[in-house]
Amino acid sequence: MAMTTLTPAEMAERTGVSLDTLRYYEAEGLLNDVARAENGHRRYSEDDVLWVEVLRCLRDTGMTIEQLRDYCALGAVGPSTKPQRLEILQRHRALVEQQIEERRCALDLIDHKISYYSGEDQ
Amino acid sequence: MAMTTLTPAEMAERTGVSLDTLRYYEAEGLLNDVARAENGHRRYSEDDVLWVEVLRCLRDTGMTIEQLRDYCALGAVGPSTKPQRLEILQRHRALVEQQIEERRCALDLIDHKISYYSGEDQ
DNA sequence: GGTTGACCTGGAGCGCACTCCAGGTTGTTC
DNA sequence: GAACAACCTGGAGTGCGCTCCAGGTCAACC
Repeated sequence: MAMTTLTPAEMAERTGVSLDTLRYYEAEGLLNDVARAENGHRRYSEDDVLWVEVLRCLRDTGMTIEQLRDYCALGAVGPSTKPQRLEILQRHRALVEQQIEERRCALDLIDHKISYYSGEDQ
Repeated sequence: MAMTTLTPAEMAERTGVSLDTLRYYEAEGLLNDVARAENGHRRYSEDDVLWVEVLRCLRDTGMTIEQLRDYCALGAVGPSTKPQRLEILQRHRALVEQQIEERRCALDLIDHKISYYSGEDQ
């Protein structure tokens, strides 16, 4: 069990999240128990990579840092909070579906304007 | 030709955009040639309503104020800028499609986590 | 004619999510 | 052993899109 770890620079490279943002997430409680080398430098695990990818997915679809913090805090408590976490995810899911629908409407409007621009003269 | 106009308060009500934001959009060049009553108060037209709805649609799908300003500025120049405006819309269209795709991926991930939370014990 | 309410202007302030910076430590390289 | 690179911490700064505020005008109502 070689248990590879990543340096901060490697982690940033892998996840596409900047060093500053990784530290910021940790400070905000979104990324807990990050290992340290003897010299105090962070050492990220593959699990950390996966988790940051989840964080980014939720962030990119509009979940706020505060909501993510709540979600993480529940995870830290233990399995007893599964129902609450499930509910957060279900609510967020509904939100994402709403976003898709909103964007579908936007596409209609944009297409309408595009056809106007394409059609008239020339 | 009764040509109804809306007071700022009515406009805010109709569009769901706050008074402050309407003024802000105007100051930023997103909403031009708003009529004024004799006392200097704004009077919005039905066209203004439609245009603000377009602005909101583009804003809500991630177009920045700066890009909207550019788009409006082209419109103000005249019909000669139609190709540029078309291109802006086409680029934005691609972006919105990308957002939809991104959100579809997010749904997959969320569903995956939801089924994990739903499945294990209880 | 005093008060109220809707509006005006210019400019300051705010919340969010980062992003940058100063000053310091540690480990390696010439 | 000097220089450099990678990292550390705490805290300040930034950009965006609003949002709020102070001080003022104007018309209508009691």
